[in-house]
Formats: sequence, C-alpha cells, structure tokens
Amino acid sequence: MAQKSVDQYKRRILSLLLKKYERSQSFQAGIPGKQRPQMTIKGSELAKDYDDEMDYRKRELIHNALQELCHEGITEVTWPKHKENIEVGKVYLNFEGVERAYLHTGEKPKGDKIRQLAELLIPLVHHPWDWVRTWGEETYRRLEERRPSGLDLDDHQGYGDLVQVLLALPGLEENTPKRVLSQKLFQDSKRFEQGVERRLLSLLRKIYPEELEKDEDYLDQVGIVENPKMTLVFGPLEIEMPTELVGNSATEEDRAKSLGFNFRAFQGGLGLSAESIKELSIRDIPARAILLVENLTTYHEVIRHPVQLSAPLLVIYTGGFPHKSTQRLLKKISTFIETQNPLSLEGIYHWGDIDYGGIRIFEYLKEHFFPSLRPYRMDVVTYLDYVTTGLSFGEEQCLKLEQLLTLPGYETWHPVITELLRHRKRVEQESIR
DNA sequence: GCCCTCGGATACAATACGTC
DNA sequence: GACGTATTGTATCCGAGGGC
Repeated sequence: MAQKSVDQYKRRILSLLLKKYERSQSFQAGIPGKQRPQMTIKGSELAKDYDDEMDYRKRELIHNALQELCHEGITEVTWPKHKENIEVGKVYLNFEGVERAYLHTGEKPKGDKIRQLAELLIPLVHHPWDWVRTWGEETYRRLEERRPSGLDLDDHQGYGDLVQVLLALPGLEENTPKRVLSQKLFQDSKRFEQGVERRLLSLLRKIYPEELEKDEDYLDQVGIVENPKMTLVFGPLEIEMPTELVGNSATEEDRAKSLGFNFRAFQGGLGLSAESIKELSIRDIPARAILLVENLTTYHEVIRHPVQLSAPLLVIYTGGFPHKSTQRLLKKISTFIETQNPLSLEGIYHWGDIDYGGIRIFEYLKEHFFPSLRPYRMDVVTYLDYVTTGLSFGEEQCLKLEQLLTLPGYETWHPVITELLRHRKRVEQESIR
C-alpha cells in the first residue's frame, strides 16, 4: 500500500518536472542547457501533502519517492543547511533521466507528439493552393524548431482529419454538401461537422486570402455548403440552355439545339442552381440597370415594389459575399457586358447594409466583377435618414472601419465611414424603405 | 449563436545559476 | 561577489470546446 503511494508521488513529481522541462529552452533547442529543470516541493501542488501536520507519513513517502528517483539517477535533491532529510530544498531533473521519467509517468514525450504532428503536415507542402501550402510549410517549420505552432499537440487525429479535408478541397465540386464530403472522406456523414469544421473555419479565418463575413462564406469559397444554394434573379436577362444535360461532353450540334429563356416572363423571379449556371450562356441583357442586392428580404421587396432606378431593371440577390455559383453568374454577366457592351445598359449598382461588411462586400464585387459598380442607397444622406433605427456596434467594428480609412481605393467611402464612426450605428438595408 | 471554462501562448519581472 | 544569462513565476490574452 505504502509502496503504491511512493510510486504515485514519484509519478507526480516527475510529471511536474517534465512539464517544466517541456517549457524550457533546453527542450526547444533539443540539447541540454546549463540549468536543469527544477522545482521546490513547497511551491508545488505537493505542498499540501508535504506540510500535512495531521499525517506526517505523507512527507516521509515524498522523501522516499525522491530517494528512489535520486538512486535511479533521474533526479537530484538539495537540502538546506541543518535540514538534511527533514525539508527538501530543490528537486532537479537530470537531463539523462528525461527518457526514464517519461516511462515512469506513462506520458508521451512532447518531442514525439511534435514529430508525429509535423509528419502529418508534410503532404500540405505540395498543396496546389498557395495559402494552404504556406501555412503547412510555416507550421511544419515551427514544429521542427519546437516553437509554438498554435496546434493542440494532443489531438493527432483531429489534425489528421483536417489535413485530409485540406487535401481534398482543390478537387471538390462547387456546392459540395458537408455531409457528402464527410461521407466521402471519412465514411461517416457527421464527422466533418463534429470534429473538423470548427478547426477548418478557424484556420480559414486566419489564412484565407480574402476577409469574408460569415463562417458559411468561408466554407462556400472552398466549395463546402450546408446544402446546395440557388441564385435568385429577376428581370430582363436572356439566356440559352442546352436542351439536354450535356456538360463538358456537349458538341456544337448539341449547343445548336439550345433553348432560349427570358427571365422577364417570370414575375416572381427565378432561382438558378449551380448546375444551371454552369451550363447557361448569356444571350442578351436588355436592362437599363443591374441591381445587386445583399439582403433576401430587400430582394423580395424590390421585386414587389421596383426601386427608383432606370427600368427595366435586372435584380440579382448576392446574399452577402456571393457564393461560388452566384460568382460564376456574375462573371458570365460581366464578361458579356465587357465583350458585347449592351447599348441599353446605363448603370450597375449594389445595394447593401451601410456598415463595415456592406462596404467590404461592395468593394469585393467591384474588384472582382464590375469595375464601374456604383453604390445604391449607401450614401451619407440615406445613412443619416435612417441612423435613428440603426443598430449599435462595438469597438472591434470601429477599429476595422478606421482601418478602411487607411486603405487605398476606399476614398469615396470616407464620408460614410466618418458618419458610421461618429454615430457608432450600422444601418441594415431592410430598415430602408 | 452565445456564454463559460480551460489550457496554451506570450510578455515581463523576479530569481537562480554559472562563470570569471 | 559581481555580472550576464537562463529559468521560473505570474498575469494576461486568445482560441477551442462544451453546454445550453
């Protein structure tokens, strides 16, 4: 019984010393330093047992444990003057005893954990996407150098799954549902959501080249969705669709059999699937204006009560940062405008929230699709008209807005940003009637 | 989605150690 | 014993994960 307690104390002492060792420079450098890891019993979690006046045997057991460890050459103990075998001064972990200390405690050496985690990341070094490759290389290097990597060393399987997902991303089809991905990779439809999604999102927020808004925006950009999404369109847009599902195998003959559609005929607008957008080609845009709308409620309102923009008006719902298939449609439209230069088209507008996110989405659309994009009802006058119904925002948003003031290309937004910072309120487009 | 807890990372001050 | 360096201790921040 007593021997068992001595063993328990030995394990606890070694565990504490190993923790200190793993935090020391000696561990990071991989070579013993000048100072050994050390601790005082009185300053440790063993102090309570060591000073237990109701049961002095505990101190004896701790002394016995230390005596055995010293005898084995794993530790060394110093005693203050005149207190030999009465009160321990310091306990040192001998570097040559580290390996045996791990054996005693049954803990996995931190060096092994780091090495195994680093090996997991090796396949990322050949990843086709720069930003994943860079992260993989940098994290691998940090692990090799035993520097803090931000990874949980005890979750080997979790990072194995993450790497598997990262490697699968470039080959994913757009709009791949989470559960389909999970089933395909892990033969378990929920494992992605339960064990990988959070970690992937946290990584994407850190390393994805664009700053997006919501978690689902980040997942969508790498091809993962909860469920496939539709792109909502209303107004004069004339497209052609192949008569049969032809995809990449379409011949010129098939294409010749294509059907034409004019969206104007659909008074409530239409929803286009990713597959349809992939297949369609644009025949004409007989609109005088195009309006991109950030918010779903506003999109439906605009259909029911057309806004005061040049009619006929083509309306496209972007849903915040547009998802991949909406982006594909926007690309087709922008290419059509660029190459065909439709005569009737007088302007392209975007209507979003008057806040940090709204401004960033506008600039994203402008940069990637429509260089001549103009804001609609996102000006100072509209803001001041509705600011009383606005929602307050905190310090974090203020800092982000202040940062926008320093970025090139945001000069036209300075008056709006100044007002946003002055009132500390954001105006959602649903509140604008 | 929010809140709470826990653990790891980091910075900095205090302390101990090694060398001369 | 003085000084420079390494280690330890402490406070704080941040992200992950779990519970609701």
